[in-house]
Amino acid sequence: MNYWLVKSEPYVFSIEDLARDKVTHWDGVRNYQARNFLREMKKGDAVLYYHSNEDPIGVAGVATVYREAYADPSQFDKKNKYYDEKATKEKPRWFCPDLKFKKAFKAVVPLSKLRETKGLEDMLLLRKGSRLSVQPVVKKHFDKILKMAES
DNA sequence: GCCAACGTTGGC
DNA sequence: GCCAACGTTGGC
Repeated sequence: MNYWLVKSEPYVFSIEDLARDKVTHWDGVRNYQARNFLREMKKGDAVLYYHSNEDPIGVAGVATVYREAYADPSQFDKKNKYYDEKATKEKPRWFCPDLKFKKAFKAVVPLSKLRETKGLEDMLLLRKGSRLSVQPVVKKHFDKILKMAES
């Protein structure tokens, strides 16, 4: 089983939105590195749900991979903002998994706290200029963040 | 294949 | 709103 982190701006789609919808298509990712990680996700993998941009910035909860990545339908839809004219049904460019709500933390574990925490220094998220919206997370870091959320 | 210009992300 | 750090695009 693998561990991941996905970023979302809460005003677009927050952990509360996911809690309401239960399952969502994680579509609209238009970065090749992020896409490659999406394709590596396996059913049952655990995903940290990160709120970016809006206070409080940090990890807001946990989701699980519910369906492995398939061709992202938004790339074929001319009216969609994520439409990609170079993508075809035969050769899709972009993929999305389905994510299922698992839990929302009582309080967001803030980015500032993550930065202060010993043992998390080498997390991809905390590297300077890391803008990647889908990232792998090692179990050790994942477990640590869960503990922080509970305390 | 190089690289300048431009666009985006995301913390502050 | 600013801006650093990237990623992408397109001319050459």
